[in-house]
Amino acid sequence: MTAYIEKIADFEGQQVTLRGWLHKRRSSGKIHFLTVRDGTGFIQAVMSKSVVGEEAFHRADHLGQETSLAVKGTVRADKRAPGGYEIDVTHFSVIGESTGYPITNKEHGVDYLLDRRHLWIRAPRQQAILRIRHAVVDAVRDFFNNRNFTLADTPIFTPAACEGTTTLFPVQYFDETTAYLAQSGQLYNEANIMALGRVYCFGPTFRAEKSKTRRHLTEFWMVEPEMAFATLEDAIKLGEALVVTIVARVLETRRQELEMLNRNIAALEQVRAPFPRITYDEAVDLLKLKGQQFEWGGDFGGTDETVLAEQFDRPVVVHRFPSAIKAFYMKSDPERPELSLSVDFLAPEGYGEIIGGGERLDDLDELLARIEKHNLPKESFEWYLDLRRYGTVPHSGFGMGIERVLTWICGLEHLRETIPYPRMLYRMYP
RNA sequence: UCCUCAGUAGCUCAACGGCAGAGCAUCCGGCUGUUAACCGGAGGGUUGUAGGUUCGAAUCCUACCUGAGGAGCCA
Repeated sequence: MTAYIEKIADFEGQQVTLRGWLHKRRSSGKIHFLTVRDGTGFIQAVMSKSVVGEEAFHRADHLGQETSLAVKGTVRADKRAPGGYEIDVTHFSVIGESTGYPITNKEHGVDYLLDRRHLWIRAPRQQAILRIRHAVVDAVRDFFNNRNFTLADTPIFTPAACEGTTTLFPVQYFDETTAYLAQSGQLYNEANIMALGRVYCFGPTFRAEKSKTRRHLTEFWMVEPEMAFATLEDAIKLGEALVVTIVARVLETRRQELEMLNRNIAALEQVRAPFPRITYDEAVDLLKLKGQQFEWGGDFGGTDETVLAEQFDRPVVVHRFPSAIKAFYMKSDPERPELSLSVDFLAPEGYGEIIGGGERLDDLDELLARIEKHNLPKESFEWYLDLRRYGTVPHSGFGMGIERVLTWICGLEHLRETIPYPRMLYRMYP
């Protein structure tokens, strides 16, 4: 009977075969302890010389870390075992040898590990993070699907800047044309809602900023919902519900992984609606009160975000930023035209911005004026202007960076561990 | 792009102007309850590269290369 470690409790007392990789080996002369992993978990296989015989016992003397093998034996409950169960081995066979595996169970530097990311992901801690990533992605999809949002994919090759400010990756597109890798699906989302009402896109986005910090990747995953007939308030409510749903799902399905990462679970359990809300004005006052050098009108730096977020035990919603520091498509606040109907969600414990969005400018003339003011090429935006010509509606949405959310939920130092193969300023291998 | 820091054995680090070392990994030997296993032994080096100062440089100076952290910008 072939079994998986995840479900090993169902096989107590039975003879099973496990197929996996050797994670660790210890020996005491007449007994080998083999920690085996199979992609679903880890278990200790106990091999006694008196049971398997001299010949088989000596074949196991020199098994290298990460040797792939099949182990046959009886499942036994044991209080001493980390997972509660062990296997008493009767037979084993090597499937693929492994000698000199470069990632030992001791310490390694970041550079060394990132150069061997294709092997590093086999480590227990990395497996835990990637499983939590799956839970987050799954929760995001369920969340929108259950609320009648339609997944509408937006292009990766785009003709020009979506927002005009950030740097784009140029790609040669056949002979004469340059395409750019998408940095946001938002403008296309705005077109899609005029067809489908409520949509989301969820895919990789690319930023050619030469950012060299623990909060940046050049390729990252973003989910972007957009809603027709929706206000800033609707976008805030949606973002709040989304974050609450994600955290609850991870707590429900991946608690063991959080524990293995030594995450403070009590802190995550605080993440319930409603989230505290402050205006940009209030945030500026708060920063000054906390001794930060900050002038009204500027954007928050990394330290500013940390100081703000530290004041709350759950994500804080900051809204109504000055129009000057937000994208050209943000709608102005009718009560204070110098402000935009924009919102950022800042994660607690100093993890920074995880959501950015707001209500979009829906008036044709105002949008034309903005495009001119920002020196954007009007021809490129004709299709976008059409959305205001043919039945414009108030609409809102936001973008949420998956890796930043994960970094926060997992309590990590750096977001590079939250994606299988991180792409950074000076790193594209493997 | 700018600022700061770091490159020494396969890995993680020590030696900070005077003999280049330890732990782990590897190999050999021992051990029937280990779980960062333990005990004994062995092999393993152009100290990132190029130049300079000095009787003498891993150590001090200059340039370059590689990487990390931060700033700006952003999710």
